Amino acid sequence: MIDTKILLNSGAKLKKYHRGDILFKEGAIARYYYQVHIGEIKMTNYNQDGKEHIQGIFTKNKSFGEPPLFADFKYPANAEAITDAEVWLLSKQKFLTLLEENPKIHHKFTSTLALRLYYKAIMVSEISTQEPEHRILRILDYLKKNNPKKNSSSVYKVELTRQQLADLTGLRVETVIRSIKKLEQKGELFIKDRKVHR
Amino acid sequence: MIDTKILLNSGAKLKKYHRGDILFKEGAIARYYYQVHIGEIKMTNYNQDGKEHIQGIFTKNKSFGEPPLFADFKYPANAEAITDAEVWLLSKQKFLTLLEENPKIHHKFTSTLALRLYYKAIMVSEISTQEPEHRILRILDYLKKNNPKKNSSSVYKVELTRQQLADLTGLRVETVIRSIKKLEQKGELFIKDRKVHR
DNA sequence: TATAGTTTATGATTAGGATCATAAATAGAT
DNA sequence: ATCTATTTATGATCCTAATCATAAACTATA
Repeated sequence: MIDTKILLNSGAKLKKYHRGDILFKEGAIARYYYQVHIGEIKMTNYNQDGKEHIQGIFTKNKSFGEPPLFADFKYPANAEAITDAEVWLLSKQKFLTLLEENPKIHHKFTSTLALRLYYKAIMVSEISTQEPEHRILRILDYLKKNNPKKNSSSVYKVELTRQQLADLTGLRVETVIRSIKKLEQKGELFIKDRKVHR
Repeated sequence: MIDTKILLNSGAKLKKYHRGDILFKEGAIARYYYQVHIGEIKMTNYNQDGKEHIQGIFTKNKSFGEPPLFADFKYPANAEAITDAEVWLLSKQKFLTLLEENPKIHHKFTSTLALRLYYKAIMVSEISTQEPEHRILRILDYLKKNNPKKNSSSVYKVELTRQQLADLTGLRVETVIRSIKKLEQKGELFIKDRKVHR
């Protein structure tokens, strides 16, 4: 995340999107650095028969879609607004210049990438072990660790729908629903007002 | 990959390992930058019942296990020598100093991380779509793209065993064997001297 | 407040990869 | 050249998550 003042000084523009808008498509060339100001953005793949896989969900102050700015490849996924949103856009050139001139910011981005890689490595490993309940718990713990409002209470309310959890884990809704029920019985989590808490 | 001269100047040491040696374990704190000089190293996870998942295989001049040096987390996987090997080790502190003093090298590492993240993103998506043949082709294409000796002939010989392919894709050996046979029938690849060619 | 759309829920059936069992082919070691 | 270990191969069976079908609970909107 880059400070708003710095973004403005570097020439970033705030752009508005509506729920459902596509910010960029899989296979497109990366031209901008993106950072969420308001709302939620998801990055997703769709396979042949339309099944969705969510790579990540990004909220206030989170940046996304930077990797292709560093190396020379195209977007591996689509970016789509989950809610109405406002997003900072900074051109690739300006972004790279900004990093060059600010080694600390550069280092922070490297850390971010490293952390995301770490998370993906875990998910690949998890997913390939093939146990629904395990996969779900991992995602929940990841979400919990990354949620901004860490209020002292150690209970985390998952705002995602069962369908979104399914798309994140590569499972089907029904499987997620059933697994969550089992996990509740085991005391790993609880459901309140239909929402998962962990 | 960092040039050998630079590594030496920075105080790196060459360390020898035997086939099967563990370089570091999952959960350990990262203390060194590692770069393969001779041989092959794999990074793997083992789940409860001993099933292995290979995160990656690293050959001559490839570095591995750097992410935890950038952010502050522990190794998500084990590093193990597949063959007898010699590996450059550079202490974390010296490595980070090296990056600070060489923005270009730093940028190259960021690119490497970005690319690996890209690859993982694709694998997560692929694996979650659950089609063995698809997964295998993706891994093969990735290996092909990343193989060092790109001889003019466009055919790539996969040096991995079926078991290793299974551990990379999260499938079982038998499934890999059967899928490869089907892929051969479809003309997506061919088998010569038991090795897969693509 | 009636209506349409979304999310959660649950049972029945199916399909596809894991698992089990066994063996042939090959490589490596003595 | 012989023996052992590894890799590839193949058939039979099992199991679990996907799929299909249907509905209840809740939300949003006219």
